[in-house]
Amino acid sequence: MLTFTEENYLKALLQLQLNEIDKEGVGTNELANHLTVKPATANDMLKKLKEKLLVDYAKYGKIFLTNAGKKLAVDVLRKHRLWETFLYEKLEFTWDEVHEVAEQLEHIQSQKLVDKLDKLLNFPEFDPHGDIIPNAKGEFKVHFKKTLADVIVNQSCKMVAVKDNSASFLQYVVKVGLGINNLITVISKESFDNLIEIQVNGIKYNVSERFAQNIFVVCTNCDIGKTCPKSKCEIKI
Amino acid sequence: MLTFTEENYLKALLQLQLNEIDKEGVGTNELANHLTVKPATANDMLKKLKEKLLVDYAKYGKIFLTNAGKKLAVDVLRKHRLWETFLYEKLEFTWDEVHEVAEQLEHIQSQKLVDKLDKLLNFPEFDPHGDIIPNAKGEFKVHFKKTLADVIVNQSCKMVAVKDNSASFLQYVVKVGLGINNLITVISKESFDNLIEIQVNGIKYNVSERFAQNIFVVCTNCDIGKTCPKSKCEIKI
DNA sequence: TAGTAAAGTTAGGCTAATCTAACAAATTAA
DNA sequence: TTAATTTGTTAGATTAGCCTAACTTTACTA
Repeated sequence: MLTFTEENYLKALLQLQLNEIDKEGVGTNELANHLTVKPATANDMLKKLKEKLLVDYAKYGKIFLTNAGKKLAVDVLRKHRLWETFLYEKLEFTWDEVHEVAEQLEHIQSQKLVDKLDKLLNFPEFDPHGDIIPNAKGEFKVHFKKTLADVIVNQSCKMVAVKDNSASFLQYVVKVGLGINNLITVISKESFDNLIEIQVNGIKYNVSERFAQNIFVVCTNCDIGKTCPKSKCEIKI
Repeated sequence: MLTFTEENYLKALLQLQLNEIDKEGVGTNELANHLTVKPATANDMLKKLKEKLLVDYAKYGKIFLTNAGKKLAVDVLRKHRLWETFLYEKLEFTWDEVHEVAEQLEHIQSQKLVDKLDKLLNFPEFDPHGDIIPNAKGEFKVHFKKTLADVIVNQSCKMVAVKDNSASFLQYVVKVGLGINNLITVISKESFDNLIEIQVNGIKYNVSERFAQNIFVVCTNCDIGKTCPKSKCEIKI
């Protein structure tokens, strides 16, 4: 049985791992930063998790989840996203409110609870932020992590998820008029200040590059080498 | 903000307080026993809670919740019972399964979550064990804690709750054929071995005194001094 | 009422998770 | 290729929650 904290470390490692396509691996500082603890603290925990065979790494080297660690991490992620969906679908929470509470709920230990929740929600595939929910076996597709910032001019794409789940960012997204499944066309990019002009539902907006980097999209007519430089917009893991 | 452990101590104090009619007050050993920790541990925590003005007691004296402590304890109890009701009503849990999971869920911090859960359940008055759920203001009636063991021969009563919420006891209750709201008549009491003969739905059973002490009842035609020695079967606090 | 038993307290120690400060290794840049 | 910067590690301290063992106070009872 893991502590809440151990679960959080495993989940963080999984998320960092998933968020980097060109993953050379996750480092101690990066992990510490993600969890808002000091590197020394993360280091202590990593030792413990290595001892328990949930992560593996060489001294001064990159950190990887073992299969056992990944399994546990995926389970926490599944619970997190199921709870988010529950709060959104059944309890009238808005998409910027669900994350904080799900951070707590994800640690509840009860297989029956998770199964029944899944059933109550009719086995949802995506959470309110557009992130995929691993199924009961822990399987899930990963979207190729292309962001709005990567889309080339004149190309259209569909917004599928957000990278930053913080309430403040999500509220900003709503304010700009964006939402999951919106069709976005990139009209132009301004090299002077990196502003990106987009069109959504016939209305044009200018968004910053930083903003665009936090919007995940799948491009229309996905084509490796043309619209997508590295791989197709959806891959299975 | 309280830790889970602090919340558990406060809740335990409230429950012990409520479970004793002739309450001379709760002691350290009793509290420790209830929480399955050692008296020394409970003592440490009591010091901390006194420091925080949530409990009050004199050295070697009985322990009492302050108003602030009671408010917090009632809130935990409310959440516990709302979650039990949710699991029972919405997620197909049986009454012997809900307690364990609610022990975890009761510590989730989110006022909105509690309010919405209450609404989803249509503001229930009682949990699956027949215990009253404090309302949003923290108000609740307390049943006079009369048990089946207190009921005199030939008197009828209605089962309203159980004292012991453990899965094993609850399964036994079901096996005997009893449930919340059943009408029970005490047929006879055997002084030799303290067995109590009861009749439920026309069927007679013999139950032990220890069993009967864990079944809360309200007597029919409640009458102080006759059917109820100390007070009426319902009091408001 | 004195002596024993029960209840409550104190002292000292352990583990988990965190920190700061100092140090070591690896990477980057001059 | 050396120096500077970044990244990672170690040592030592702190807090919460628990323990055992020893002690004190209160309550019971013979």
